[in-house]
Parts: sequence; structure tokens; C-alpha cells
Amino acid sequence: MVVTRFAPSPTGFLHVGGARTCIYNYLYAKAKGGKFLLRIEDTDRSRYKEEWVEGIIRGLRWLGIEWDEPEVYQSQRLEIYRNYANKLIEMGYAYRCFCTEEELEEERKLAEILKKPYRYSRKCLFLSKEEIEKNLKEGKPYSIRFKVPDDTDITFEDLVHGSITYNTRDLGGDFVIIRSDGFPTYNFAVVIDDHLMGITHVIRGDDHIANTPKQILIYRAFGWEIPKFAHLSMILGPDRQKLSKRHGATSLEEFRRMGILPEALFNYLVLLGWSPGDNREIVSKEEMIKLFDITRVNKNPAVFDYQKLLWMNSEYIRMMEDERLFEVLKEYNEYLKDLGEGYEVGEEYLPLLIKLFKDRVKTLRDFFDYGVFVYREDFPYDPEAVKSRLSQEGIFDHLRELGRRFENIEVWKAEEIERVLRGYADEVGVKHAVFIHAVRVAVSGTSVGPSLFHMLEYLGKERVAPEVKGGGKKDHLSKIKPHFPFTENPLSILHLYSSSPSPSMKIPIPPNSLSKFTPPCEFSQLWK
RNA sequence: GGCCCCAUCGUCUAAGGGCUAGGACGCCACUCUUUCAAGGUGGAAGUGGGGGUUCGAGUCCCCCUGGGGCCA
Repeated sequence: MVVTRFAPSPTGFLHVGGARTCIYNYLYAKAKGGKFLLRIEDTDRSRYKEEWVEGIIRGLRWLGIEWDEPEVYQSQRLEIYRNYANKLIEMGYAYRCFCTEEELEEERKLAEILKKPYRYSRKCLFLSKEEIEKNLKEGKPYSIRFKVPDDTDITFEDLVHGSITYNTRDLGGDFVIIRSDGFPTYNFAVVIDDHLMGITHVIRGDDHIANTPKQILIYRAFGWEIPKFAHLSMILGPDRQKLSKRHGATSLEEFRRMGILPEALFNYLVLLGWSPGDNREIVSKEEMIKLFDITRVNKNPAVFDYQKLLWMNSEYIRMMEDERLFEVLKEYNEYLKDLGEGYEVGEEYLPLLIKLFKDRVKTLRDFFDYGVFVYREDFPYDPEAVKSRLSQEGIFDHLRELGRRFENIEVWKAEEIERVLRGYADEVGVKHAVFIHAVRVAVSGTSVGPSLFHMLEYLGKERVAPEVKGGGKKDHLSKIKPHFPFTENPLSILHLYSSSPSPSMKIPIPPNSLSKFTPPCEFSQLWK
């Protein structure tokens, strides 16, 4: 049976590169009807933080990844590593090294002066039994080194790269497997754990290719079966450097905050380096499991494209059933509230936001940004919109009259509202568009948004008529505050990559929560 | 510096010797339209360079260049 694992070290947030590695492990195991396991490589105590572990687990669950057995923690297995290291000593494949840091430093310097690649001198390999006994009795600290065979080619078949060969002379000499503090090195612990956990396929980042020959030597020394390896390329930023913080969001948590759906991120990440081969972009997890083939994974590193992720996210939002989207938005709203990001949208407004903006948002957060006029009485006005749509001569007089006529509408329906508005425009000989635009700005504060007459219908007469009459709180329009700079928006970096199609729709929201509208109508009816 | 990996539109990719090099994001134009999206139609845009092998090379081999990783 195929057994794969994801083995993150909790030294930071879970990076999308790690997430993709995890996804490939997961898909491969599921595709083969095998098991997928999770191992936490927490032996680096200096950089370890409890919350990183929690973050990783939370992130993976959010992404929709489940592992088939309880997580394995390396920090709880130190005894095991030491025992196996001692076995290697007994078998003659490893030896104790009593060299001090200073001695080693000298060797390194010498190598540099001679312009030779550094390799450990093997000084301690030739210690006599008596010397070793003496050192041990004195309590001298020691590390354990693996004895690397001389001038031997090590070849392995990588599932994505094909055949890769290293010569042992390029491995840097006899490498340490147990440090003097008793902790195992990465290369040693990995082999022991992968063997004990029954891992058949090691799928991991490209950066471990150079470690593989060392690990193979350890497998051989124990006489263990060597797993298959598959090394994935890295994910790069737009400047072709390893994707990092300065490129924008990199951790699962950040994408979640932006309002990216986990299934969209999952889909996007899978396609970054793999394709089903039939030109499809939107692929469900079930289909991926059916189609996934590790040997079809691309060798070359991939640049992370925020725009395409955003597009994919909007596709997923649009495909989602309204009822489900409601649940998702509710959960997201709670999540933001817990983070103290200050939207605090009343749950009762969610269906209306969905109705109005489902087809025009790219992220979940967009619902709250675009729809601020739906749930906040003090919604901001876009100065540009006011200037272009509410500055004509006499426009407020017309709006006052229009508002009066709106008040008299009995059946508050889009068609009826439209009839009244167009009728009035004809009556006074003004282009329909002028009133249409003016009403939109008065009611929503922006010049862009959903189909106007439907929007007015959904917002309700009680809300719309007075606002139109008042010309959109006319008195306040003259003292409109300028936009908050985008840099204060937690999403700013994302916007660098999305040529935001309608910047005027991006009116940042004042951080403090203020009065709310009463919901305009029976929201349950909106689904129908 | 040593070793290793990689190379198709701006980006993600398809094409495992025989096609006018296909799709997607983004971009541009047109269309729809009360705005913005969405949708529809069309468009610009690619095999890094040089040698081989072959009737035929994006595809196989070598060199160069460029990018990346690991070790120091």
C-alpha cells in the first residue's frame, strides 16, 4: 500500500509552497488508495513555537486535508533516534566524534585557504578503543557521525526528475547524525521516521534533492527498503525569487483573511505545476484524486500568480449555492470579527449582500467592502462619484421630487421603480442615465454596483425613498473625507497584483463600527 | 567556489519525432448594458542561443547562456 506523509517543521506559518507539497502527498496517497500521514518535525528547539504547530494543523484542516493517523511528533521520539544511531555504531557504519567546535572551525578555515571543498578529516574515526573509553569516562561531549563510503556513485530514480546521480565525495564528508546535544539531524530523523512509519513515497520540496543521497546511505546501512522519491520545484514570486513575505501573502492564514476560499486555493495550488492534461482549470478535489499522477508534475519552478488565484476564487464563489455561500460568509464574518478587523456585518444582511454582489466579487471580503452601504448607515461616499454624478445644476431638486414619487409607489418592484424613474426623466426632458447614475450614488455612495432597479427593490422603499429625497445626505457630501490610503488596507498587497477593475468600488471602511440600517425586507424571500 | 536541478506566450500550462505550437489568467478591441462585473466574439503575445542526430526537432544528444537550490 502507498503511504505518504507531509513533514513540516513548525518554524513559522504554513507557506503555500508547503501547502502544495502537502496537497500532492495527499492526492497521491488518495489516488492510489493509500494512506496519508502528518509528521511534525519539531526538533529545532531554538525556533520552535507551540502556536506554529497549531497554525499548521488549523491551516491544513481549513484547506480540507485530513490525515489518516494521529500526527507524529519528532520531539517525542528522541530515544528512538539515539537507539538507532547506536546500532549504526555497533554495525560499524557510524562513530563517535569528540571534536570540539574550535577544532572543526580550524579544519574549515584550512579548507578555505587551500581552496578545497570542506570535508571532515575523520580524525575521530581512528580513535582507539581505549581513547574512546577514556573520553566517555571523562564525559566529553560527542556527536555521532555517519561513515560515508569513498568515491561511490549514488543514483536514484526521482519520480519527477528522473535519474539523479551524486558521488559520495561531494557529500561533505562524514556527516553528523546525532548532535552533541543529543538531538538528531534532519537527515537522520527523516530516515528513521519514514522507515518506521512505513512511508513508501517521499514527496517533498526540491531543496531536499541534495539531502537524498545521504539518506539513501543510511537506508542502505540498515538494510531497509528505500522509498520512492519525488522532488517538487519551488514556488517563486513575480521576480523569480523564492516566494516570500515581501511578495505578498504567503501563508494559508493570510489567504484566509483575504477571503480566499479553501477549495479555490487548493485548486489553484494543484494546477501550479500539474495539469490534468485536458485544458481544464476548475477541477474538483474528487476529480483530482481520480486524475492525479505524480509523474506528470512539472520540473520547473512556478511563479505564483495572484491574479489567477483571484479569478479562480471568483469562479468558485459564483459556482456556489446561495445557501452554502451564506454559511461560508457567516463563518468568514465571525473569523474576521475574532481577528478584530472591524466589519461586524449583521448576519441578517448576508443574504442581501450575496444577492447583490455574488457575480461581481473576487474575494469574500469584497462582499463587505462593496456592500458597505447595505449594512452601514454612515457608508462613505466616493468623492469622484459625487463630483461626476451629483454636481449637475438642479440635480438635488430632481432627486427630491423623484424621492417623493418613490414614496408613492405601492408595489415596490424593480419594474415599477424603473417605470417611475424613466417616466419622470421623460417628463422633465432629462436623459434617463443622468437620474439613474445620480440615484445610485445617492443610495450607495459609489458610481458602480449591481443592476440599479433591482438593487433599489431589494434595499426597500423605506430605505431608498428618503435617501433619494435627501440627495444622499446632501449636507454631508461637501465634507466628504478622502479615501483612506490603500496601504492601511490589509489587502493592499493583493491589490498590487490585481489591477483592480474598479478602484472606486474599493472604498475603505472606517474602522469603527457605527449605526446600522434595519433590514429592508424579508430576507428569506431573497433566495427565491 | 564545489555539486545538483531547471528552461514553450508577461504568468500557469498542453503538445511524450510528423500541428497553422493548443488552453487558461492577465492585456487590447468589439458586443451586451443604467454603472461595474459576468457573458459572447475577435486580437496581440511563446519554443533563450549555437551545434549535432534525423527525410523531419519544442520534443533526442552536446556546448553556451540565464535562473534556482544545497553545501560551505
